[in-house]
Amino acid sequence: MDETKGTTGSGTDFIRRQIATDNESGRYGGRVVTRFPPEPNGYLHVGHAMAICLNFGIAEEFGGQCHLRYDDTNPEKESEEFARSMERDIRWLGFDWGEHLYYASDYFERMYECAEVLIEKGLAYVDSQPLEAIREGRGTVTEPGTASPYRDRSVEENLDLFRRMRGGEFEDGAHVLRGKIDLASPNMLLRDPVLYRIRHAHHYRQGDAWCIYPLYDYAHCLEDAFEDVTHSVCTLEFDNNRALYDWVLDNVGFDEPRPHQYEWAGLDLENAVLSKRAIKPLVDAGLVTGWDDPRLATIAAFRRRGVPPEALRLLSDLVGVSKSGARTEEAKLDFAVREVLNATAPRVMAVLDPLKVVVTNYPAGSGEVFDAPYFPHDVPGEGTRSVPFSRELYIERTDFSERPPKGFRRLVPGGEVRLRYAYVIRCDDVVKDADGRVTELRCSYDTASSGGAVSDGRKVKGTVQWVSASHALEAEVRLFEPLLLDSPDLPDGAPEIDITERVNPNSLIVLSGVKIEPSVAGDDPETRYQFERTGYFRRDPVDSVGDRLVFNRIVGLKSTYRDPAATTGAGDEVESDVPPARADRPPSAPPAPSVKPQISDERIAARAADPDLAARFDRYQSQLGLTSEQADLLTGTRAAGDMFEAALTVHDDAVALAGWIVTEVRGLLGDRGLTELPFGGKELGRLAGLVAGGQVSRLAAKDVLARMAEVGGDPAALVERMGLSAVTDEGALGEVIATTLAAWPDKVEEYRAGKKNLLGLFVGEVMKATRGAADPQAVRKLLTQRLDS
RNA sequence: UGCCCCGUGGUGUAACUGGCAACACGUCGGAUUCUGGUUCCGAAGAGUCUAGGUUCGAUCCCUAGCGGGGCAACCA
Repeated sequence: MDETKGTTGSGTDFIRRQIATDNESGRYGGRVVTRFPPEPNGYLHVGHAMAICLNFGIAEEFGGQCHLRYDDTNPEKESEEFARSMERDIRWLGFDWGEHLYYASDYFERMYECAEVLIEKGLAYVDSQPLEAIREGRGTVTEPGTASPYRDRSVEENLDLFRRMRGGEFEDGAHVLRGKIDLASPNMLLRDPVLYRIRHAHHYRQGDAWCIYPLYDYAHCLEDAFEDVTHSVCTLEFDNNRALYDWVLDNVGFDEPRPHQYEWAGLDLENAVLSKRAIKPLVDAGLVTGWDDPRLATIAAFRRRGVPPEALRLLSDLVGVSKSGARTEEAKLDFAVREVLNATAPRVMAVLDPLKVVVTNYPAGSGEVFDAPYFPHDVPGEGTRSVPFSRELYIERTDFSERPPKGFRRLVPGGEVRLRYAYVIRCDDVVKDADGRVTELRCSYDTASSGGAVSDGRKVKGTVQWVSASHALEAEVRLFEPLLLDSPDLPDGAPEIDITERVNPNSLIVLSGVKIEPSVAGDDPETRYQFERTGYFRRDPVDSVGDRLVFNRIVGLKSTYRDPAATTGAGDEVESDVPPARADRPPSAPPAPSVKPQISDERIAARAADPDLAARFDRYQSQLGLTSEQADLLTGTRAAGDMFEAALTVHDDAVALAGWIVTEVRGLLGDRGLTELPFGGKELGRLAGLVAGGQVSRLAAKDVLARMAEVGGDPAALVERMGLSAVTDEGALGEVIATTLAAWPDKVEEYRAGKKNLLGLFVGEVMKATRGAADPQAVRKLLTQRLDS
């Protein structure tokens, strides 16, 4: 299973780690059930593709299952057509939900029953306020909400009203069902969220069976629970919704093990246009040809363009899973596409911008056929095709230069170039039209170079692709550039630029009159080719019909050649001896030293309210020698100070005790309060005493403390039971050190060569070997002695 | 502004219980090459947002701050 982890880094992501943890603890009895839950209201895009790869990928890796579920709870936006397109997209990506295809709308009855449970528990009520009033009553982020006058309706009344809502007695908006949670919650979603609304609308699957519809936060968790989903993965923006997810499940009565929600960042791909909001106006304005326009980032567009599904799966691995919303460079997608295509795409020759070449010493009217392999020697594919050669050919206009820049390796007047798989030719003459534009090259071929091999051993550095003029197929080729121009930085408050104004006029480049070798005529139209030296292409499935050949460029080939003229026009590239200034980081980032003492307002307020705390704060500093920070942290609450005082009764090193409480104990707390710990100040004091007395090392003491935080107990007994008594005997230590160093011979070498921070590694290993019982300072001393001698 | 999430090379992610800052993309060299592709080899590039603290030792624990993002629909 480790092999499937992906290629980014050696670790695994937090979601898979969570699942592994759950499997170990037996939380779900080893079951792993994920789901991909789109609303069928549009087309899927690369972002969805990543979610699909994640959820289905996890299911595959853990031997679980992934459900495809349509979250079709909003009758106004959904359609069967969208649902079918999504299935097609998911299959295309290579995933299969088997029998696990579900519709949220099939659960309406069960959801309704759950709502009655909530009402009966007094946890939901029918609110008859208009929408605006509900909104207002929710308060603002800084002020709590106010209760609806209907909030305290009786269970009976609520039940009656809710049933009549379902019965269709009321108009849209007349009532809603709300959860009764907390109008003052800092999480706005918990301020009595709307669970059901009345909507007399036709649902694409349920027809008119329902006129009340559940809202996302209520419905989604139930859908997961009904399907016994274990790990419900969604994107970051649902983070705040998790509390509500849990509230609904807990109160409806889904006990553990029940589904839990986890959020990850999803994909934000550079230059990708994917949201419905963005695409719709572009389609409407005719600026793109449809939802599958290859410049878009919908899955349909990728498919039409020719991107192989494996590339998207690879991208998913490359991007990884995290909680930091970050942008993926387009180069990463390009890499994934090339990586897949390099290994699979047959090579073929095409000339995008043809320049005629007449081979003057090749007899007119005759010709021959070369047998050319589809794959180069270093790619495992097999097969060949016939490539006809004749007196008149086309080569790429950019493969000839009258005044070649330095480093130019193609045809020049009087120079030689190899026609791939055919002959070496020499340019004898350049024919131009009245405007001085090159119209034809007159060349002669080396008759001894058939197949491209040079007999006399001279070097021909350039090889170019070519197509026989009389045999060539004519095609249209489409190249794609980013669809949108960068939006300029707008001053705050300026209206946003309409997306239709940002369309890059050169986002679609149509090349007509492209010459392609005839072999492609008989190929499967789905074939993805590499046009040698130019890129990866595939026939456009929509427009390449009948005799008409239309190719889309999927992605260009990577190129390390840069035409110097194209960049600066200054001819040879001059190596600048002054490195360009790093423009992205302002050199003088304001350091702004923190003048403010590190004391929180909250604790100051606590002391102002409680004179005892204030007194302690002063005494700790003046009499016990604590820093203001330590004193502050110990006097923000009663509990901290009490623990400290209690500890002081058994051990008198105030500074050390403060350190233990301020950093170590607080670090173990998690969500717990100080008073919820199964040990008190006295135990902590005794532990500190053991450390001070040398009976146990500080490191081992931390393990003891961790155990105390879990189950409590007497420190001395724990030290004994855990076998952590300090090892101070230098002989015993010396032995451990010797074995450690013997186990890391190469690291020892590196250390001696100067990588001094490896000392930490050795110390760590020795500490590990003694299970933290050794005295690290002694270890360090012995280690340096031995290593430096 | 209230709450929540997140800060590690140019980019995306790793770093086990606190102990070698790693991998990939990109960039730049070199070798190979009948594709300026591929493959191979190599290099540069971060000392982990900042400032304090705890520790023998901090990317990791504590504190204060800074920065970025999200939420605040009878959408999902």
